[in-house]
Amino acid sequence: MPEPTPLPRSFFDRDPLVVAPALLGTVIRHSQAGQVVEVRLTEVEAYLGEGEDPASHSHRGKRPRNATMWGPPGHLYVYFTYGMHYCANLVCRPEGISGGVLLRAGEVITGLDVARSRRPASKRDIDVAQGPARLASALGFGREDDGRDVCGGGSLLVLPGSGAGKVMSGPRVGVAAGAQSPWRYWIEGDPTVSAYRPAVPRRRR
DNA sequence: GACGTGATTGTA
DNA sequence: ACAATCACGTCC
Repeated sequence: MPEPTPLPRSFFDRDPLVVAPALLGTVIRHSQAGQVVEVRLTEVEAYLGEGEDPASHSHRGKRPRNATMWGPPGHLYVYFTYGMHYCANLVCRPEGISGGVLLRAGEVITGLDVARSRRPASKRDIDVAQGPARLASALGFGREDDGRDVCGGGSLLVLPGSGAGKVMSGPRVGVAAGAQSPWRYWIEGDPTVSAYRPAVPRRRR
């Protein structure tokens, strides 16, 4: 069968609230050192821009860490958190306007052996990319992947999926600010969707 | 439920 | 300078 055409930049040049649900069922393909891993997205979260979304990394303006969010659409924004995890977003909206979609979970459909070797703690196939840091690890993303183009026909692509089934939405995971906004989207009933965890209510001293 | 781990940011 | 926070995962 013919090789599918990757999602064009125009796909990402829209509001994250539109892009996020549209990404469900699409496939992230990353080839690294001749090894290909493909993840079919089952869960994402939309993050709006500067001054619009208190939960977004971009909310308080451009910094070295989050600068990619202001770049052109269709690029990968990777950040490091909790001293040990990487998480990946896809940048949305025109250059100069921040916003993106956090890749929260997916199903590894190609290269499961490679993905598992990157995630030795995983117990079952469904938890290899179940959670944003797990997904980033399974795809082999790190600091050096921040800013990479996913529409340039290179070793990192987003391919159209074969449908997402029923899409559900609800509050974002671990987010206190803006918790009322139902900007997490997932495929109903998919076993790779991560467990919902409310924001920790702010540790008391 | 506790805790790791370090960058980042707000406060002083 | 210092302290709190953090779009999380793992093990108890």
